[in-house]
Amino acid sequence: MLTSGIQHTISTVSQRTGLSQHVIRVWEKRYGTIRPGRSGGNQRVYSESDIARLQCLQKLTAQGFSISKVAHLDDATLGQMVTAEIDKTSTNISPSQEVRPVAPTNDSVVQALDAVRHMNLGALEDCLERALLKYGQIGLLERVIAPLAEAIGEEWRGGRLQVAHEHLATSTLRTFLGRFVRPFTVHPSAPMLVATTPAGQLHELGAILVAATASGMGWRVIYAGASLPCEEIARIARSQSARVVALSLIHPEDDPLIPQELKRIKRMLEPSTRIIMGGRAASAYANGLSEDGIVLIRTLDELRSMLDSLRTKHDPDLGNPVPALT
Amino acid sequence: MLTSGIQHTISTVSQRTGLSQHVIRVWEKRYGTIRPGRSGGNQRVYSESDIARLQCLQKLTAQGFSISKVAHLDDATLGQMVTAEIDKTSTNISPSQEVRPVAPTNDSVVQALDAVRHMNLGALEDCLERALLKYGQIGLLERVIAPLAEAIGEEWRGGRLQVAHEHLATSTLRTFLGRFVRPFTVHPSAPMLVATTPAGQLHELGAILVAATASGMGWRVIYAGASLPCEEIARIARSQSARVVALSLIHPEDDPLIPQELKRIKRMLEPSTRIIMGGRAASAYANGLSEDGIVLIRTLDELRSMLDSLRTKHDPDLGNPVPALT
DNA sequence: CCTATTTTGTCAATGTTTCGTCTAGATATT
DNA sequence: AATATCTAGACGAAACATTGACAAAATAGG
Repeated sequence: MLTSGIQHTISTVSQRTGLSQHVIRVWEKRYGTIRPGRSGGNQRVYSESDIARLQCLQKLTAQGFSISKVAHLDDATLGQMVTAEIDKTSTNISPSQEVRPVAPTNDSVVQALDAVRHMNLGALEDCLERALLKYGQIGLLERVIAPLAEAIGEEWRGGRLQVAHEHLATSTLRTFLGRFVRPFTVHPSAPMLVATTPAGQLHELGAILVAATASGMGWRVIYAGASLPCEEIARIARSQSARVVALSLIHPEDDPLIPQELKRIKRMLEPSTRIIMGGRAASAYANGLSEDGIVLIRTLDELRSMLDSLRTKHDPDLGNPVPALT
Repeated sequence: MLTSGIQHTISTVSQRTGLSQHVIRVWEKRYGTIRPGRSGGNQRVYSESDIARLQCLQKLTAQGFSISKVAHLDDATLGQMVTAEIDKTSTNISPSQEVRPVAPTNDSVVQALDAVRHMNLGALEDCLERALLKYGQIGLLERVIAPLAEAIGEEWRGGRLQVAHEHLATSTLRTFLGRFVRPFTVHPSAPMLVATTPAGQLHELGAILVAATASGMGWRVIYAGASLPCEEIARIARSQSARVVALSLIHPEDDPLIPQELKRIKRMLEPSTRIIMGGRAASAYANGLSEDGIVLIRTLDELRSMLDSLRTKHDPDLGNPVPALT
């Protein structure tokens, strides 16, 4: 087990956990929560997992557990308790795992990902700007932003990027792509698409991407933000007479409620309204939904041809590679 | 059955059952309902099943059973009684509420709110566009968007707008104001502000507003999205050498974790970094935080003068109308 | 209906425990 | 030399325990 041998001083630990140095020492002395190594002149030296453990303890004590009760629990239990106690968005400890850094082919993607890594938003914007000039709007989306989103998701899952990176990237892309998503400057008879993410699905990058793509194809687009309950999605779609509802499913791949939710949405919509879903987790939910008229798309290219076929008229069948059964 | 041997203090039990500590003790003394363990210095220590039992007893007494009658029953019986009683009292929601619709003064606000009500995003955009021409950027923010955000929040709390409305309005405003928030087109030496919303706080309109205001005043602004854990907020602020972290607190007004979270953020930041907080719920968390250097602002105007005073140099004290006590 | 008793939740007073913080002098690190 | 860290102990606020008393409500009895 290579714990990425880096050793941290107590001030680093204090900053990253939010605990004062006093508390860290006194916890060690009174409860033996952690046994940091000592280096050279007897100074404490903490590993990454020590920090993770202390972060867990900090969260738990902040939630009301008394330190004496939780100090002796093992790492696994602590991790469970933290994730169990927080039904909100939780920053998990990144358990060290096999790093298999993806190698995005495109040069702009590499640069952009690097900018995200270093939280250098200026560089990220520059990069996007240049890519826009180079590839044009469609090309930018397909060849830069889509792979970038993919890569960010991958890195995030691997624990190599934190929530903060994801938020910043999302926010920057959101602003950047906002220029293209001007719903009501196009002709009012253009078909309407609603892009969003169901409740519990936090990562909105995919939905933004869809919104920008559709907008670039002349659709009127409403981007409705992330984590929206299905009744609300249906409400929006109905009130706007949307022809398509596009859902991005990325993070929780195993939420048992999602398929039911999707069916409920479908029921609440006008029959002529299409639901298309995409994103990394979408295929996990796909089986059993195609006969409900919910369509899975895998690539932006697929999305584009789908939108093209849906644009002129909503035909009962569509350019779906999977034939609709029954 | 792994009850994860965690032991809870009486305060935790009190919180989770809704019973006062007094009651828990006196029930133990008079009826011996539960026999918590004692730990170290004779303090009561409760297991998870103790809590479950007390929750049952709480529900039953709330339904009219006298404690002396149910205190001695075994866990299984209690569980049955609770589930049996739940069926009867199923539909008891009281939707009665005094509707006191606020009357926004400004004409544009009225129109915009109406557009939100009808989910007519085109009209909303038009209205904003016209208001921008009429009032200019600053005026738009102060006289239209801020009251609009206020009104939307009010209507939402009153149940007269749904999540969908809020999401759509947020999204539209986000896109609209995105034009003004161009972080890296201003001079790189301009001070940096990070606007966001702590974990659990869902409504991002306030943060967007702050971002737009600061951006209009020549600050470099990073809008980091909503519901961000405090470690991540601190990480962003540190990596960007932010001078100010602006937090919008709107919806849960009683989250007991928030004040601690704020203090933790403060600790994790460079000492020279200011934290300012605003939004409807902010004043609920304000007391006890001013000595930590966390500043409450109430209006956009206050924000502007604050940012002005912080712009040139971070002075230890600031142009705060409220004198710091103690 | 009116009182007496029991039930039940709440409160105050006082001592103990828990837990974060602080001080001070010595040693390490840069 | 200036900072950062170490140890050891002390301090104080908040939480907890115990005892005893009190008041409101339910119950019983006349």
